[in-house]
Amino acid sequence: MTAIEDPGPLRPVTLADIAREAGTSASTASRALSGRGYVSDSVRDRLLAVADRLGYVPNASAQTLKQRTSRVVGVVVSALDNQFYAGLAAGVEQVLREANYQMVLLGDNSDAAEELAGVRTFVAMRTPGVIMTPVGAEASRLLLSHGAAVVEVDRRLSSAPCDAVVIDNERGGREATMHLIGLGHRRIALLGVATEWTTDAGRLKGYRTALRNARIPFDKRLVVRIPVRAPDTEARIEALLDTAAPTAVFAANNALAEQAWRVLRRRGLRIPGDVSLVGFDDVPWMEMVEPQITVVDQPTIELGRSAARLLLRRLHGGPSLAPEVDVLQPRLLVRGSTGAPPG
Amino acid sequence: MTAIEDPGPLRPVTLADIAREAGTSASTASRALSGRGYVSDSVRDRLLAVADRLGYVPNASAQTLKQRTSRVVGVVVSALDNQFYAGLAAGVEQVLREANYQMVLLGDNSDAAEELAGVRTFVAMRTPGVIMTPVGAEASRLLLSHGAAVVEVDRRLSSAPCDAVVIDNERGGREATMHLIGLGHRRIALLGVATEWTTDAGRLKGYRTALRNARIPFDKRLVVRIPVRAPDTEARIEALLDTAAPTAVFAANNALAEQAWRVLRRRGLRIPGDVSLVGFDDVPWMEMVEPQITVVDQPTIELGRSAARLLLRRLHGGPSLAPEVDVLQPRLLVRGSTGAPPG
DNA sequence: GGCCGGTGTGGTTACGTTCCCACAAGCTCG
DNA sequence: CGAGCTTGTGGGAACGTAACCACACCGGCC
Repeated sequence: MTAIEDPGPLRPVTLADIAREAGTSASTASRALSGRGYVSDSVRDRLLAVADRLGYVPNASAQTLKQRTSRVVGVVVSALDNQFYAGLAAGVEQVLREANYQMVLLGDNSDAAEELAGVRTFVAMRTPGVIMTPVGAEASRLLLSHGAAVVEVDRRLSSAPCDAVVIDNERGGREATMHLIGLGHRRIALLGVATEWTTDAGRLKGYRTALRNARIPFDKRLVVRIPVRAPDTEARIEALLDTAAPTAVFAANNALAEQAWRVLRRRGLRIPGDVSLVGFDDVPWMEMVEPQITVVDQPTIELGRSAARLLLRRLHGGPSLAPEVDVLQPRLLVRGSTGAPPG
Repeated sequence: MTAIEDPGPLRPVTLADIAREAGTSASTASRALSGRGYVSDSVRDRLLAVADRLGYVPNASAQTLKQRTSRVVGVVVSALDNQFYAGLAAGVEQVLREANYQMVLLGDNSDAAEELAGVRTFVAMRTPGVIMTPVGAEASRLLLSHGAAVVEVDRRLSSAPCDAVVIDNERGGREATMHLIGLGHRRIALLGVATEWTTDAGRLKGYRTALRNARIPFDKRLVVRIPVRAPDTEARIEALLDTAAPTAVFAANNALAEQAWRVLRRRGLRIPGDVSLVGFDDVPWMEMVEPQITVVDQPTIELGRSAARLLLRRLHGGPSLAPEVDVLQPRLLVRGSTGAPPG
């Protein structure tokens, strides 16, 4: 063994390097840099200086391995490119950052298999908790069985009890429908998603409640539920217009509202002259188009922030805490896309 | 020591558990489950069955610690909620997923300090590579000095040579400006970002080239460069309209195009009757508003995909590979927001 | 018949960190 | 004046995995 060593940046600098350079033991270096345990001020300063000089960055894997938990939380949303989920993730990140946690963001394209694969890597990472917009039941089961905390956001799905933050979808659906009824509509179409998600179920329920209160019979031909990412979404909307002749369309999410808007425009139908349109979840284009779109606005960012807060509370409180479900309130923004029915 | 052990799911199952249960050594179990090295078929099957039954998930921290590298790559973009960056991230994820890599996504709000903090945790994770839309020079320096591969995407910044994928901003800027000149405009405003980013520099350069070719003198009052996330962006655009009286506005990114559009509309200015508008980077609202917005379209998803491919190539090829810079071509989409100048 | 190469397995070590324990000095206080 | 505390430090054992090495067996081949 010669004294020749590779001086290059290839070998990362470790705690042992710092300790040797500062003339202490690795234990002391660890205490100084992690801030846990006794270290005299002079020794601490010396160690910090050396660490800074050598550009020391702790090895997160070693830390996680030793501490059996990490400071990254997983976030899995349905679609990275949907404004709603983007806003949700942004809210989560804000709160997590303040609490000095890291966010790992994953998209699952609303596919249960992709979701499960993503969640599996979170388990592999020994992530202490995961925030998700659930699509399949298996994912949260897997997480829970491995001792990870789960917060469901936007929709609820888990059979096991866990924290969640949702909005009052039923109220949102009811208010949107009542608004249309108040304008004189009786043939109101509902455009929803063909899933078991609580979001759509709630909005549909609100829709039915509003109809019942107004003594308007429920017509199932007016309700179209379209599978996520269906290639023929627009054709289905066309078919709805052809067969059910609604005077108003209530689109239960921002993507469907956009598709409906495009179909209406392509057909040359006037909004709201021929057909009124109400969306759910306000996104920028809705107040840029003419007329502006009446919409049930939901507190997207706050949804993410609440979810993150719930997770942090759980991480500190442990599994004995009773599950908490926060319900946030949506708000109907009446704009120009809704008016009296034709005739 | 009694025989009583905690049977709960709290203690995660390890390779040693699998080995014990299957009656082999940990070495053999490792080989069977990782697929590297000799294992007889019968033993492998037995181990896989046991692993499946016990719900074994490998500890990623232990793996990265041992292997000194991980299969997650870091991605840091300026703004999670901007469609452009979202699309970019989506492209990156597509390619990474196929190659069985994991993406960790981070937003830095175009803030050099936040970027550096994020990058530091990537270093801590021993991430083999990072894809970023750079905002400060320190971040890539830190990564490179720790042996991580860096791919810059959308803009170039690093002083050190590294892989990058950008679009031909100069050409995009030139074509947009030429289009306006061809319609008869001579007072063309440029709305850009007050940074040293190559994106804006390129677009500005293309703008000037087009003017020079057309023998139109450059008027610096027509060029406004607004700091990222400036609270008074709209006021600055108003000021531009007041003092420079342009007949056309070329907004160098989608956010500025949106702001410009809002200001023009609020002022009651007709597009393109009073002022023409060209954007850079096509986003959905641009073809939903009336008139639709003429725009320099860039291959956003492909930008992300290329960046991911470049990173994978680098991870396999090592540091001796010559840096590669891919340049993708933008495309001018002429729509309704541009027309002849008034008068 | 000894040697070699392929096949299959287990023991051991190291990755970088944290944390428990031991220990030592300098106090105070009964 | 020694027991018990506080302050400070170092030794060493984990955490769970992968890789290196040793070894053992079996066939064929010179």
